[in-house]
Amino acid sequence: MRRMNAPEAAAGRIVAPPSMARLAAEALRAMILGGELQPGEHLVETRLTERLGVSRPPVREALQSLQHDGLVVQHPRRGMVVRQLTRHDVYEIVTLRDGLETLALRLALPLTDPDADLAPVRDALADLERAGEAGTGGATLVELGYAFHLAVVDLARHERLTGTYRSLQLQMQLCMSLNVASRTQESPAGNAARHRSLLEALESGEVDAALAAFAEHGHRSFLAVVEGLDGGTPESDRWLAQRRDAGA
Amino acid sequence: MRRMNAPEAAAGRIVAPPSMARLAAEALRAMILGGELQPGEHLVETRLTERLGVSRPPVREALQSLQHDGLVVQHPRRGMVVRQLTRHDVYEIVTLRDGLETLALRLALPLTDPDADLAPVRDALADLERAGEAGTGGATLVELGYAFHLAVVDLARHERLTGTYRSLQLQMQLCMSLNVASRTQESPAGNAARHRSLLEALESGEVDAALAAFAEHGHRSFLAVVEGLDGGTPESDRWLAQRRDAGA
DNA sequence: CGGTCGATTTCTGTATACCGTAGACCGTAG
DNA sequence: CTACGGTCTACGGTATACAGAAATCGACCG
Repeated sequence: MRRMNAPEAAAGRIVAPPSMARLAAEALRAMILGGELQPGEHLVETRLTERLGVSRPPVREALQSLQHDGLVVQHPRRGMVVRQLTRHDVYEIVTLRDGLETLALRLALPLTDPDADLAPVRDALADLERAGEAGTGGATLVELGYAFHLAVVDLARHERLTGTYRSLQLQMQLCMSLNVASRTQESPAGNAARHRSLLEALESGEVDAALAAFAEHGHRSFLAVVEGLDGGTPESDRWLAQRRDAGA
Repeated sequence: MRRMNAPEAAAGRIVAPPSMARLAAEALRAMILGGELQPGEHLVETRLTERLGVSRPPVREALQSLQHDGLVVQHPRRGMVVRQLTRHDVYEIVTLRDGLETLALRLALPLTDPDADLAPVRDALADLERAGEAGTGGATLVELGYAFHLAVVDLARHERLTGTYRSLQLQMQLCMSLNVASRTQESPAGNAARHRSLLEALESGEVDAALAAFAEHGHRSFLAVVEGLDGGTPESDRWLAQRRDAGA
């Protein structure tokens, strides 16, 4: 008996029953990334309860999920606090992001079926360009950029890698949300062009060229954000100095 | 001195208030890694409740923690199940492990103060050699090997990287626990010698040599485990074939 | 005799209630 | 005026209780 065993059927789920905990987690993530809940703010469970309209257990579960994503930190007997990123945190996020992206490309390239594999990447780029032309808000443009990179990482078909990368992207959004100076004010067209060149590097089939293109792309930005933060460590400061020299 | 975030410093906590959820998570992890709970087994919350002597909320929290560590998977309305690793899972674990270890070394090297930085690594190696001479059980030897590698990764002072690496090690233990064929039956002395050579590579100060040594070390083993598993994917099979060729 | 439909049982998901602890505030004493 | 101690409040941790959904088993029908 038992041919259709339990473990599968997760992928092709027809209907997704919206669990309260997941909805609460989604709402809280939006609140944090949207700046409604500011870094360092104490997250009192009962307050969130009446704010979200659900009871404490789902709220607690959602908070655990956010802790896993690195958006909040727990103080053992004192509750959850929205994460305050230090300079060292940004160092960790950026270095790990670069490392994971490089690893993903190394595993994914050469693509077995470039045309089919790259379809999601092309779609993400199309969204990005469309939003740029339509003059959509900067925040959305940033998110679409994240989606593009996520599609690239997903080329490796590596769930653990993709999951960790997604979590890092959330933390990068947290980083952006607090720092208005991060409005790089790059033109949408230039942003799209840079991403298009990445796609072209992937389409070329040249592994080393693609790796170099993504490495170069990843090394951009974030310096302005880091400058405004405390909490440096020897490691992060050394790295920051290197980056500053390279960028100059 | 302070490299952790200001408010916590969980390491030097004088009194450690043992939360029931954490104790339950620890107990469940031990049960799973010890084979008491087998892969594919349904984890009924009420059963665990009476088995662990705590109520459901802590149990649920512990299960979430284990889900985060990748030891159990959740089926939306059907509860938690001990993870059944597929061949593709092992592919993911090993590739990500290698990638993270390499990244950690790249970030850590060259060491700023080799003598002080390497102290934890030396301690871990000493434990390993002592256990080998004392003829301690193979499982302990494996765990001490993990501790050695964790100490190496921690050289990078990269909490996110270390955390992800630790999670992967748990999944590797899960992999080992089910597969008795993984008793490589390497002599304890040989095991210790291989790790000692890694330490020496770190002490040499030669960055490239250290990277090469760890890469070589990481490429060992796990082939036997993979062979006995289903669930291959094009990516994992391609990778496995490469590894098999390289090892031959 | 096999398949399908329905009822029962069990388990997850959610809500409410209680307890212990930690932080804050105030009072008093030096 | 400052510092220390006690109490008080409020929040997190934990337990119990309830509702809805899914799986299983049995019965009925084809």
